[in-house]
Amino acid sequence: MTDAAAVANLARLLADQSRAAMCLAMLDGSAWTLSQLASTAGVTMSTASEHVSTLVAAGILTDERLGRNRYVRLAGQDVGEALEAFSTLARPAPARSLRGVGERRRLAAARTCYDHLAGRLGVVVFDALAERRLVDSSHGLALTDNGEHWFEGLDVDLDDLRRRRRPLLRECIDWTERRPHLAGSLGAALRDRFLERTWVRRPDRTRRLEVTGMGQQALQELLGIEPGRLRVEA
Amino acid sequence: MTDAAAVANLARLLADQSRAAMCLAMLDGSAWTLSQLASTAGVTMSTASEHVSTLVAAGILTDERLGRNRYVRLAGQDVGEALEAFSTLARPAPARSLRGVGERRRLAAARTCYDHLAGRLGVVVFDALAERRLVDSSHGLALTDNGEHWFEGLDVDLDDLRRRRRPLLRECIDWTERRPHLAGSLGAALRDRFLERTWVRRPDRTRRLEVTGMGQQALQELLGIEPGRLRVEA
DNA sequence: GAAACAGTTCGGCGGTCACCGAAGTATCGG
DNA sequence: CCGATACTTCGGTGACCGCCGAACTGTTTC
Repeated sequence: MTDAAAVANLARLLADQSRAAMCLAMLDGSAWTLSQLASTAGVTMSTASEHVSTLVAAGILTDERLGRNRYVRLAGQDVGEALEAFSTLARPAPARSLRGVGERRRLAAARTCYDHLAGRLGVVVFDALAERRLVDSSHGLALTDNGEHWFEGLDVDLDDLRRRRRPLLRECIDWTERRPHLAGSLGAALRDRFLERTWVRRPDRTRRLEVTGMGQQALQELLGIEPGRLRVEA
Repeated sequence: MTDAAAVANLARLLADQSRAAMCLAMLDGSAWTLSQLASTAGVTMSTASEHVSTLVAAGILTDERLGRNRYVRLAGQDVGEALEAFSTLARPAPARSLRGVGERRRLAAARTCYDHLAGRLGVVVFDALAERRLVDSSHGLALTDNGEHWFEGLDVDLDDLRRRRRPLLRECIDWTERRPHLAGSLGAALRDRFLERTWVRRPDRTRRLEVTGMGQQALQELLGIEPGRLRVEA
């Protein structure tokens, strides 16, 4: 198969509004059941079933059957990233409606990218980790000794994470900020801690996040991040 | 229009093998004439004309008519980047045939990404620029005083570049190396100098590049890059 | 001016595919 | 065991779209 054929095949998967809607929904990194996907995409279950099977066969989704449910999620980080890049290119112009503008700005402020923190929040946190030398990015990306302590202070079990196949630290480019943020299993763990401690909240079932008052205080104390740095200009 | 519809519309443009082939060809950053595109895609001119018009109308290509020719190129850097990301996701598995493997490896070693250096070469050059403090990436990306001199030594007219609307320096994430390399007008200028001085060569009409013997020497002397660092393991 | 060349427009053909509803399978709760 | 629920499979339909060749416009060359 030629390169062009491979690209065309992949693109065809996203070239349908229903399939695109399903994939975008799963950008929040969580598993969705088939009926949920059918309802967000606005199609019947038979249609959704076909779509999901297609996407799973193509390797961009994975599914897991538990009882009478079929749980579906994005197959991996790379899928989420490419999807982010693609959807940013698809909507580069500022939204027309006031409602759209606000929604877009909130999404730029803080959101989930597959399973880690992204948007302004993600890059500000990443910058702070680098400034305080908790991570070192001069040769690839590595955790410093100080960084180990810092993450352990957040109850992150580093030994456990290191045992997995997935890389501990990875940079992920952010498509609104165009700058890197923390991904990898450590990035995922960080997002989990932020959610558990209600430093961020997920107000609707999308990838949008909201930094709570407690979260602002925690960011200030733990990383010296001023609340103003989280603001996104229109 | 919903997000899903926007993504689907964009994806549909790439969901055709002929259109995908054209776009991939233009990843070399140069302008292609319509008949060249028709011939690489393997379709007649009438078909190619329709495809190009569609892509131009969608804003992912730009065209310019000169005499009886229509020169076509990618509409911008962001298009090239998203295309790179997409095509990397489309072909993640190592190629089957020996020929395919070799080709892929050569592409990973050095290539053009829209209009700047990418692949291992791009990343290694970017690292060397940072190590020698010719650029500073601690807060965004900036040229240091030493960097100014270095680029001027290469006959890069910085004043001229700064007068343009395009940002001087930008990071572009590399989709084979998964690390940043230099983009922006300075990245483009650097590629141009490399080509002019035959430090790299474009052996076929693709985005693939080859570092010449002279190029290896120049990299060694100007940036302290050992030839071995340019090698890409299979 | 004629011939060659680059590209466009149009009509029509053929294939693909998203969709649904109906019928079928597997699981869960009582 | 029975009804409800979650999902799959299948057949049929309608729409879309990529393709070409033929006829056309505009430009360059001689």
